[in-house]
Amino acid sequence: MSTDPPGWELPLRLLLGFRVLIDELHAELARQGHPDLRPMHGFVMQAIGRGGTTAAELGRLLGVSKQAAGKTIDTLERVGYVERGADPADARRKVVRLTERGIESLALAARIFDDLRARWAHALGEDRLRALETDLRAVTPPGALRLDIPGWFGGLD
Amino acid sequence: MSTDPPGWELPLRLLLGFRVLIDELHAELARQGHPDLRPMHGFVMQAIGRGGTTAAELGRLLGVSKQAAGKTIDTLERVGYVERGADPADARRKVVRLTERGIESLALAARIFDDLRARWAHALGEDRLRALETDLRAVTPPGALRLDIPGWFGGLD
DNA sequence: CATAATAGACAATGTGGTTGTCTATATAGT
DNA sequence: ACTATATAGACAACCACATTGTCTATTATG
Repeated sequence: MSTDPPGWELPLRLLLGFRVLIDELHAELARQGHPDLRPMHGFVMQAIGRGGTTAAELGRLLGVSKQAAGKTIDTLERVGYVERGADPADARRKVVRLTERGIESLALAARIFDDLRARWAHALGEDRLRALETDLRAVTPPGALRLDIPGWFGGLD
Repeated sequence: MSTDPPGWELPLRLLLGFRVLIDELHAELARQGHPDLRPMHGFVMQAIGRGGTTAAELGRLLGVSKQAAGKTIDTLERVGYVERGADPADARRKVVRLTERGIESLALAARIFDDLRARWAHALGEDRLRALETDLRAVTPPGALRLDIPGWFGGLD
């Protein structure tokens, strides 16, 4: 009769798994012409989406302050992945949109993530990996990062 | 025939799962008299262990610079979870040891993590959870306990 | 039209990380 | 033994990413 694994192994493995994927993603992104992208930039650009947003809206979407969102937009703008424009319908708003390079980098990241998933599927078997994803989905908040909004997360490929 | 889930779902769910566990751990720790503990402190105190370490050694263990490790030790010392002492065998070294309170907080965290794991086992079934742990172990570096992703702890909440 | 809500800019601060430099101490090689 | 090298830790400057608070301009509402 085997005893249960210690409870702390779960968060540790989840973190390590995340790190492995993100590290390999960014190593590959750097190799393919995107050395400036930081781990969070992918999430932020996903949240911006094809339609564009504003800093305050982006903050609400990601669950951070509008100031934090604004600063992240600053750096993404500086390295050429987003651009700001005025909103003709509301003089207060400045709309953030992905540049061509931003859209390309998202598509590339999606391809790399698919490759990495295929490697996990090879190591574990497609059925086991699918079970892992299903189970994580079951214990993870559904609305986190607003994944329930149709059409933006992953909708850019 | 069903198509594969997109590759980006895997890292996202891993991150969300990690955050869910860590957030609940620290909410419970705060409730039980340890409001000053930050997400990384548990990992750091685990790495210090009963035997104690030094800042440089701790940095190597965690995969961060000795300066970063030293600063984290500073804050843990300030809130009373570790203490520094001289090493009689080497005048350069200052040994970091857990205080009573530090050891208690680790034991408490272990209990809370076990409770959280039990909740996941209840939701998924013990066999599915065990499979999840096994599979994560298989795709994750064996001895790794490196926390060197700047900004991910406490980010996006 | 006055008032309230919102968008964004700016500043100060906190946390956790980085390099680089410095001194003191230990260890190894001739 | 003595010199060369490696190591521990302190200190400073800086970066990334977040926070709260304050301010102005603009839009929406009673």
